[in-house]
Amino acid sequence: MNRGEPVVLVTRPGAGFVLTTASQTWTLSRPEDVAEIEAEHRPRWVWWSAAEAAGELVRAGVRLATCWDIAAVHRLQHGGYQADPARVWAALHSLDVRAIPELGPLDLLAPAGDDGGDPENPQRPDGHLRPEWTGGGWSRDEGRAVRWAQLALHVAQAQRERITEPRHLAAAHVESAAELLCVELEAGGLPVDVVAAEALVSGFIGPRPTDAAEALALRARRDNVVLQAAGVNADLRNPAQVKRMLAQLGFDVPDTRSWRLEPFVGAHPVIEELLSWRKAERIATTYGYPWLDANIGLDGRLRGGWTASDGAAGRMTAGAGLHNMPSELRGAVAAEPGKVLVRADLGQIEPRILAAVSGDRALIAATADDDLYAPVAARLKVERPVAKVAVLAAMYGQTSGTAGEALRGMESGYPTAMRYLRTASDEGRAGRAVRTYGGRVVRMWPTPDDADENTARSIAAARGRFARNAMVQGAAAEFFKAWALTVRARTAELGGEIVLCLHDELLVQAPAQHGAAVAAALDDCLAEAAGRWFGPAGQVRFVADTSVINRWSEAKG
DNA sequence: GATTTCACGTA
DNA sequence: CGTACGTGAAATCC
Repeated sequence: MNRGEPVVLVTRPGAGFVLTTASQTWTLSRPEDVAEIEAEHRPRWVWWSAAEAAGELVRAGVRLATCWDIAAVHRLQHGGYQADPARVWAALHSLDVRAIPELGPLDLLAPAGDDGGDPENPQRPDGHLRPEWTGGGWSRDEGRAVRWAQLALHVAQAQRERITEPRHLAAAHVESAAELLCVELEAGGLPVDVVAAEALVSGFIGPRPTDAAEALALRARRDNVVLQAAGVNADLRNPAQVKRMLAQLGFDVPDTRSWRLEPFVGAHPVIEELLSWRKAERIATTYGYPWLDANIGLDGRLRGGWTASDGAAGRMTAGAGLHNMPSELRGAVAAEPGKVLVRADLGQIEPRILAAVSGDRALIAATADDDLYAPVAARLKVERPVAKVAVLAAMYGQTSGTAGEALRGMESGYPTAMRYLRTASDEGRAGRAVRTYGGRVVRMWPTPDDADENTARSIAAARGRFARNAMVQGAAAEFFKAWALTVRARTAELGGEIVLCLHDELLVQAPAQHGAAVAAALDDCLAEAAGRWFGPAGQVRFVADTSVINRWSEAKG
């Protein structure tokens, strides 16, 4: 076995591991056995999916360096999210995905299929994989697990052969490793100071109620403050009733969203009360005591599910509120004793990415500045805020508002970047899939046959905006992952542990004595990832704001 | 019981 | 007529 050699890893739930190369097969029973092979040979682990193959190992504390995740590569090559073995197999062999067989209740009673094939062969006569196998039957005995592993090796090789661009290969490696990172994030969790968390929640909605009746009373008390100010009765949790209530008080609004009510603050006390009620209600229902109880373990770690690439442009997503926790609660995220948090966020990531992927020389030159919008403003001969709006409008497909004139300046000042965005938009409008810099296929959705002309036009426009944004957001997501995984690799020996990924922000926990070294590594890794991802270093400059802190809420810089 | 709408949090 | 995501409550659909 050689360093970087593909080795399939199949984990039979609770029954050990099967390792396979083109020429050999091993069966191992303990996680430590796998760890030993990792330490000695550092192969590229090949698996159907990280969660299935590596979950048990990661939870046992085994850290694997690199992998080929068949599901992740399938998502890159075909778009969408579904990437189960049956689907991957069908795509690879040009079989109709709609004809993928499923296990019906009858099959469970009589699992020996009557399709004329050999039930010990994972492939049916019609070419599809047997649902009995893909549904978990592959792990029934060791012989089957070995065949399942051999199948994975074949599939991974076929995926590899489809890749011709070096950067698409790099993306396959990055997206694969990101899946593994997600398994680690899910197992590891985010360190939370539970006492501080309770105190913060208490500040919004009062102390933890001791029983259901008290919870109900506290809720009613919060409601009454608003209803008293209104002078009328209404169910504040029913938007229709709130709208009616506001109408009675003279506020004619199309909906009752906060941003729409904001302008009326001061016009009537009820507006202000309602807005602060909403804030408290959000904490109470989504980020309150039940949330803390449900998601924080006895070890003080907040755990949620992670996905390495969502269905759209390939961003990482997280559950359990990890990605949308109100900023007011960030003070509860704290380093454990003897440790620090190293936090870094990428500055102006999307316009810098646009410069890199489009190759626009003027925009690339602008990335040399700490503040990219300053040189852009100079080139467009406008104020900085106008330049910023223009750049964002170009990337997001905004056409209305104040961005109009500055957008025309963008056309003449940064024609290559604008052409790049325009091409993506045109493809999307036409309903054709686009591919990000890393090669991720981003599918469009069809216009329904019964759509009238106006509807069809607005659907096409929405696809255009979506495609335009996906090229930037998707490439940014790919680059972020490349950075995060470089950090994962480089800081491991310093005891660094990535505890949160938030689109352009990384949170790493590390032993206090290594905080400064980890912070330096984050910056070094950014330059390293940029050079590896976009070619010779120094072309496009990326910047990070990095700090060593104890709590996430501590000020930047 | 599952899906949709409204609302709001993050980037 | 700027994008993406996750979550919860209530309404709505079947």
